[in-house]
Amino acid sequence: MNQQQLSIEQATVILKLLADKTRLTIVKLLQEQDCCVCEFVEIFQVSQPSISQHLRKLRDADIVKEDRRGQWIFYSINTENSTFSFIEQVLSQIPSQKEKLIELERSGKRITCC
Amino acid sequence: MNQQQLSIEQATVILKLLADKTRLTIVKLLQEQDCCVCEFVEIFQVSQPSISQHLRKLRDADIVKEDRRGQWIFYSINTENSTFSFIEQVLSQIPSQKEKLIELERSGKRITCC
DNA sequence: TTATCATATAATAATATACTTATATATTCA
DNA sequence: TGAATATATAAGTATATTATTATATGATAA
Repeated sequence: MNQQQLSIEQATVILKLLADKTRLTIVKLLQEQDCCVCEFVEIFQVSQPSISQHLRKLRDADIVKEDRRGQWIFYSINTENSTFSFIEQVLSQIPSQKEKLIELERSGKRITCC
Repeated sequence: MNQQQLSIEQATVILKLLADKTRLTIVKLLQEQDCCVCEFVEIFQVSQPSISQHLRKLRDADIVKEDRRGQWIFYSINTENSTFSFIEQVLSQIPSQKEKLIELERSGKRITCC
């Protein structure tokens, strides 16, 4: 059942991207639901450029894709990427982070546009 | 079937360690067979201290353990570590590296002591 | 059209990482 | 015991990473 489709070089690229608490949490959250940049800024309590730069790395690797909805840019997981099943396997082994989305909702900071 | 026993912090520690081509290959090779330091030096064509430092990081995280056999120190995967199944899942998705051991054997550099 | 809001990029600084060479330690064997 | 071999550690250096502040860009709404 192992696909073993990734070279060891490709795997290290993906692992490096996931080996950061902010990015790993971002990707895990995106598995729950699409989110926009300002939501991540709120969740992680870091500067907006910091989040933007993390998202850029994930986007450059085609792990996530962006989708403008009015004022906001929503990010989602690019499930069509050939590395997706590898990422999914990693994510399946870490705890859900959805309490962060629930907390966001409770504090009225969830963006629900369009 | 997901154990989800790791916190996101623990997962990033492990992922950081695996997110390096040399270390990822070392761990994958150790899944095939125990190896000693000088074999890794031969395989990766880097300095002995470089390998020693990679192994130290893996050892400090209890991912591998060491076992002196005469002159040599053999490393093996610590399957008793609670992070082992997480690591196993990652490793299952990258290609076998055992051709490196076969090549080592062919060039007469394989250590088979004790 | 101008102000505001959301996001991206540039520049910079602090810290982490992964090598190298030099050297110390531990084991084996003549 | 002393030389040779295997490994670890120390010190130094180059590069990568991740944050910050300042600023640019792009969309919306008064």
